[in-house]
Amino acid sequence: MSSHARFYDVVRRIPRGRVATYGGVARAAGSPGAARRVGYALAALGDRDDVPWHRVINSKGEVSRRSGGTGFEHVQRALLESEGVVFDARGRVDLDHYGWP
DNA sequence: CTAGTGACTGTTT
DNA sequence: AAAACAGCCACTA
Repeated sequence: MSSHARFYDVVRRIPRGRVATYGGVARAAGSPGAARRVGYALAALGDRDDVPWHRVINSKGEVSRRSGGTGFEHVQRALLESEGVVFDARGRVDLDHYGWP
């Protein structure tokens, strides 16, 4: 089993309508400070529907940008709004309210 | 083995 | 407030 599976498992536990930070996922997976590996793991994930990768955002409460500039942030924002997450005028999420402990 | 890179974070300008 | 810097570690060439 790859260490990535551990991160995927944590992301799967994020309840619908909530979001988690990369650092938070890394910490919950038992590897604090491994935020970069979480991002790498999700990037390597590809098209899997069983992992709600759109619920994982950065510490600023904003959606991170992928290499290649694919305009992916708009898609992720739409997916989160579809689950009841509200973005503010700056395109950010209130982690104090929607952040998953 | 070394070097470069990245869905990040926290501190300092 | 936003931008720049440094630290971090797995993966690829």
